[in-house]
Amino acid sequence: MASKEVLQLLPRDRPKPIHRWVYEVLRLNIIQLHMKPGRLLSETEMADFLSVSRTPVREAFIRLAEDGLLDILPQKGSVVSLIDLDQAQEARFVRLAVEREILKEACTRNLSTFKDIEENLAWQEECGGKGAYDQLLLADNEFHRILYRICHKERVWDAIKKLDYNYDRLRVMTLPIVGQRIIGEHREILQLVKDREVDRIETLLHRHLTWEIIEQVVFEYPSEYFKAIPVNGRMAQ
Amino acid sequence: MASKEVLQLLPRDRPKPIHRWVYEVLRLNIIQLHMKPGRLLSETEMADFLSVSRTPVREAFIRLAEDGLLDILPQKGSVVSLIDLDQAQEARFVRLAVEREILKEACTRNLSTFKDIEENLAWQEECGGKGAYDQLLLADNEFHRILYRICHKERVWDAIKKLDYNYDRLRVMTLPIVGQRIIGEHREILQLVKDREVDRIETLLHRHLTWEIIEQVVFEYPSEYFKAIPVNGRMAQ
DNA sequence: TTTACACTACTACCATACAAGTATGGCAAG
DNA sequence: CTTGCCATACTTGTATGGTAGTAGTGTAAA
Repeated sequence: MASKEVLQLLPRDRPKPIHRWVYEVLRLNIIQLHMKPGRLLSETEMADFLSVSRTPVREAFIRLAEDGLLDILPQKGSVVSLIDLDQAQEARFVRLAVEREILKEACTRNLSTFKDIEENLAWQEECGGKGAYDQLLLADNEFHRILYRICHKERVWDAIKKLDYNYDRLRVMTLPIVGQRIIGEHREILQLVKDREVDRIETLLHRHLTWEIIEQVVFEYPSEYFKAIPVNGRMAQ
Repeated sequence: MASKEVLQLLPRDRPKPIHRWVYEVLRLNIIQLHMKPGRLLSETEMADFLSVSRTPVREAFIRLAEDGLLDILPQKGSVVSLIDLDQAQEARFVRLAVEREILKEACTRNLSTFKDIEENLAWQEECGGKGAYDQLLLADNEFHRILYRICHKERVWDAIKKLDYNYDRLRVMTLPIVGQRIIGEHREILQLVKDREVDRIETLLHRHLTWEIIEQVVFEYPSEYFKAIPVNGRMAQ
């Protein structure tokens, strides 16, 4: 019983080029797992579905391939990329290395107000309460972006976010399970930043960006979704 | 007297799509400053120059815009992006954070052979001796890539390299001046990794990825090349 | 002299047609 | 039944025509 695929659309700003709109729609649906890893899709299919020509779809495909979300096989077809657990782990490595420095720096800054981040936490709890985990992913990302903004390094966040779209797909898998815990950790992080407890942040960050939950949840999903097949609770090639 | 522009071409692998070739050629020439920041260019111009149609050129343009090397102004034209010093500094921040962890990990590994990296250092010295600084940039990048490979994190390098193409353009400016010093520091880094001197590596890395030289060299170039104009030895908006 | 406006020459954007490579199914020969 | 081959229906890659928006110029009116 192949569950029917329901794709989410986005509003389309008129002056913005269509190829960007197509890109954003496809990226959203791939990350939110509305399009399963391994799903075949062709330029013409998406062009028909979105009622545009092949050109902007093709341009979006090229960008998605650049992001590692799509595999383009010339003269054969295109496939939503399988989730590469090794790559996701490397993305997590980058996140850890960079975010440690970000949080360290955040502790040194005098924050006139925590209004933004408090509002964000309220939004997160609203999402968690409603079970709107797709929204929670957005709120989660926004929380971390605010931390980068505090350090005047918002563009660093934008840049490294591109590195871990694969990691995002794994977080979509885990959020329904660990969503509440994640939100609590966010509160902890904020508190430690307020109290300037630099030393305790590192261990908390490791716990926050945990890999163990992912290893467990992966088994709930078909193994065809992954490049490296999970074996005996450990990842193997 | 506008110095005549001489672009460097690349061999063209037949099975590989043309748009990738176009992308690589343009990226090379932008990073090596053969195409100056602010240079106007259009799809038709590059299509004629490279003897291809507009389609693959356009696809390459979109990727270059994604990399921050090109600004596409719809219905107006495209411009080689100005060098954003603030963004370059943020890229350096990421490099520092990640590479510190990489080198720390490299110290813990048992290396059966340093052959690759020794060969690379020989290549660097050859480049430095000949004054082939465009080659030296490649060798420099390769040196760092090898360090990542030692930690089985080569893809981390590939990913973060995309973040600092702007930083690369600045390094092209500085290499003729600091090339020899850079090579020496590479030897130092290798030695510290061999000796597992984790603590001393951090300070060396900060010295290696220095920003002060860049601040000085920037003044040798026209201010129109930069987004943030250098004022009184400090960067201003 | 200054201002308003049409005209021209560009641009990126999008749609479409064609080319070339690949997988598949059916059919015929062994 | 198995094997080889060809026709066909896909796929992505490339070229080209047309559209809409922008900038700049020259001209005519105020």
